[in-house]
Amino acid sequence: MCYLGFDIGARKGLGMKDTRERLLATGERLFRTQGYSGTGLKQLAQEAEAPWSSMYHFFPGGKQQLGAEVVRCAADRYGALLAKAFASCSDPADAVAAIFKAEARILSESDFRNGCPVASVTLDVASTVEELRVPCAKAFDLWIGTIAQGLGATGLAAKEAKALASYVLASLEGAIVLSRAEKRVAPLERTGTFVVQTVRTKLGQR
Amino acid sequence: MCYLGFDIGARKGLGMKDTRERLLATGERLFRTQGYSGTGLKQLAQEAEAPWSSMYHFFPGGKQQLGAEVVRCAADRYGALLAKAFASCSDPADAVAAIFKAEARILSESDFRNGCPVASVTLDVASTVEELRVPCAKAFDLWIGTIAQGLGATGLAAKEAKALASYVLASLEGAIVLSRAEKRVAPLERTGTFVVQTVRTKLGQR
DNA sequence: GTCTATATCTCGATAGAC
DNA sequence: GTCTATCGAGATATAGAC
Repeated sequence: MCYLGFDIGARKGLGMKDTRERLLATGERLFRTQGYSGTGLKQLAQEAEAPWSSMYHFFPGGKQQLGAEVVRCAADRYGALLAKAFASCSDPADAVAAIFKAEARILSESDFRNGCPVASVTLDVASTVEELRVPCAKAFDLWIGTIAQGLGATGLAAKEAKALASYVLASLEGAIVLSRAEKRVAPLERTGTFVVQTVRTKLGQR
Repeated sequence: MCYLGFDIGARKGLGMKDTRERLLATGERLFRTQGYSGTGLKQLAQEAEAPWSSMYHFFPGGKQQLGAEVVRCAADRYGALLAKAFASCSDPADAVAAIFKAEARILSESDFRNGCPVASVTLDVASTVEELRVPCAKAFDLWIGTIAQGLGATGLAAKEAKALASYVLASLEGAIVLSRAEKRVAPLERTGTFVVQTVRTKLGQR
């Protein structure tokens, strides 16, 4: 079983390089905990230990630009972690199991605060702000592609792999929501069990 | 294949009985579209065609009380619809398929605005407001129980049925998030296909 | 129960000195 | 790049007449 260090950069900022990065990291952390609309820019700047003026210096497009950047950064970072999970497991189904397990760990260790920042932004503003919806869609698409690549490594057809990956990600995202509401990892664990079974079956059929 | 009229009460208010109900229905609609934190009470009262004073008359506990009531109402209504889906299908797997199909219809017909109000509230405030987190957890639990009952009707053990139901709901919720971000029903359809397969397999094993 | 009015706060965003 | 100060709007919540 492979371990997945899923939480890099989500902890409170210590020794981060520049102000801009601290703002982005703090934005991600706050979006995960209290959503996009629930996060104020003044609170964000304060917790990032950044001067208020740096907010509009680095993000002249305001909250929407910062939000879009946060989503893009999160997409890249988690995408890399997903790829790493598949790279360090010979069996793709083991990687999927590891991803669910790592997510359960992230939630329990953060008292169920650290959800998915992209899901939070999606539910708050995907219907009203196209500038933010598109990065969210791209983030999910990137993750689906990464998972699909990991699943397809064993010979699954590209189209099937993508459909399966879409299902894996959807189930993971939904299980995170349920686990956060219940403050228990049970939904994540149960969902993971079924999803892993599905993946094993599909890969076994190839 | 059975049809599921999933959208009752989510449309704009026409001829609703009293002011309190209009406030709750409008709250549900706005939470689905723009989240809990993204919804202002003045906007809510205005769109409900309710006097501003009725807000704190009916909900002296303020936004949190209204939010909790919205979640409870949504829990009951959707719970009843889920039960109806299973009641009108002889095969539980067909009911699960119908639920995914109905949800896809709700999303496409609302231009992907009408997500799940409970998920929206969960991501915005479950980590910070216990008064709202608990109703969200209860809502999910009610739905899981309803689905489990529908699945268990054919003889599946209660514990297994609940685990399977938890997985079905998580996958559904996550697929809604992905579909809203992409503004396409594909994630919902793909996820539904795999989930229905899993349900068929599990029920076939009993 | 509803009305108008308002208190207080915080929101996102900007200005101008340095 | 950072500072202080502030804008106007909208947030939640209250007050008191009717």
